[in-house]
Amino acid sequence: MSITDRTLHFGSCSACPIRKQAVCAHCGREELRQLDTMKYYRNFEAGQPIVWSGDRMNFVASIVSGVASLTQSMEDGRTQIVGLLLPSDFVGRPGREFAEYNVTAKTDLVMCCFHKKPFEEMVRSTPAIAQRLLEMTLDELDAARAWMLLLGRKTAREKIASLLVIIAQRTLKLEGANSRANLEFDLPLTREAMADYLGLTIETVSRQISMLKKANVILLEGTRRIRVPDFPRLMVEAGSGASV
Amino acid sequence: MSITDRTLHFGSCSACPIRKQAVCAHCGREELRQLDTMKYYRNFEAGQPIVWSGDRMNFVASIVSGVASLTQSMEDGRTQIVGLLLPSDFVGRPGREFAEYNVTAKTDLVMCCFHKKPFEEMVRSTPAIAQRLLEMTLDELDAARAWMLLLGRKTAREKIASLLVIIAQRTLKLEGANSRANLEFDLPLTREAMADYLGLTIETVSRQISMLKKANVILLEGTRRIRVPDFPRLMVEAGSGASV
DNA sequence: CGAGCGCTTGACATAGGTCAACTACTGTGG
DNA sequence: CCACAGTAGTTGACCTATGTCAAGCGCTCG
Repeated sequence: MSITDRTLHFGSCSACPIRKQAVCAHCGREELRQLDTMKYYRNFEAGQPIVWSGDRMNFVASIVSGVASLTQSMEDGRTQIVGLLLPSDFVGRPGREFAEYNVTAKTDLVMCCFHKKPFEEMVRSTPAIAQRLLEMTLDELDAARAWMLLLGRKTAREKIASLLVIIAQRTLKLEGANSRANLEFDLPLTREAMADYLGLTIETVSRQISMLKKANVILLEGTRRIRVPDFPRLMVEAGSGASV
Repeated sequence: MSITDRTLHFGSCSACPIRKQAVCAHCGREELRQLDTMKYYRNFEAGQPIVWSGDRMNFVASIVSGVASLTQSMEDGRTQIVGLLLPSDFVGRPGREFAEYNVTAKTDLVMCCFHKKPFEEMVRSTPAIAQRLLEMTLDELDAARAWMLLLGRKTAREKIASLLVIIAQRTLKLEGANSRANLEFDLPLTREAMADYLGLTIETVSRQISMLKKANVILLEGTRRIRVPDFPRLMVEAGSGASV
């Protein structure tokens, strides 16, 4: 499928899958029309970098489909994923000229980008957008804080279980209120990405997944597909304190 | 000093020490007057709880002086400080009815509180406030993400050094651009609070401080007063990635 | 078929946690 | 003024969860 095809496919805001949750959620007809003049779509393949920390940013964007990560690194290479970007999440900070984080596509991805200058102008002049942006930022802050509890205080097993809970919940929400029992979903992350998100090594991630499997908390099909026979059990393993 | 005394002392916004950095930073005369009608001061002693997670919130506030912590806990008592609130920082989330975190005074503290309903109304109607709130929230999000790197990837020694760097920087900023060399400041946190902020135990905090002392990275007077003979050296020990 | 990647597993090392004793203060009551 | 109890912090001995290093498996791609 070419870029043009997708552009056509998603071109109309009224047909947009994230219309109700993205920055533009509260916008009316006229505001959407205005946003339309400054927007364009971009596609990325799994693994591609989207933004490098330090880049001059001339756009902000919403994730339309797929998963991206926000990462921060130290000079010696230790890296930490500081945010997972899922459909409807916002990329970029209005008012900031240079990117603070690396953004990487973890799966194939479609972004709805806005030229930064006119978008910033619109944030200033359109309360509906400013307010939505504030809401979304506050939600991200809550998510980041929940993650701080995980990073600082949870065991490796609890970390893995927490991640599975979160991915399960977000997958459910996207797919609509599916059957809760016998939940099944795909991990959008490699073991390495999981490790970088959870503050662990790849080996510990692998071992803990094996242990959860051995304990029948989860079932694996291949290496990425997860079945959860007893979701409350998984939540107990996560030790509570999850959210997002 | 009685509450009334302090109220009188801080009562006038024009004499307020955080006037230029708090939520009200961008407000004009008329807006300040409006804020004045919904505001009141509260004092807390070191150690006092300010808000319990789950409480119904009927105010939001700015920290005027002192230090408070935002904490999150698990059922079994493991706790993590997810935010340090310093003068000019904002407490509470507009649009949320119940508190999500425990807020505790770590030192004696003065807060400038606003009744929640009228404040929310004002956020809606006053772009200057809405915009400032967005800025502050984005800054907090950046700080939270920097902390995620610390929690997930730094060693105990780096964590301690990072905390010292941050406290030093914020103290400097409050006191004005003081002499950089031979920096000296008080820790506003107990060893336990440091442990809860850094995702460590009290013992590890104590040991690492002793080691930094032994390595002449810091000098101690008593248990709380720190002297830093070589600030760049301390920053190297922190392993970079700090901010706030 | 071989190379490369994502993942798993094992053997071993170690940073940081746990448990316990001890010091140094600080405030309280006799 | 002393005895005492209660905090905050330090230090030691030991333990364990997680990291490190290394080998190997099972794909997919060329």
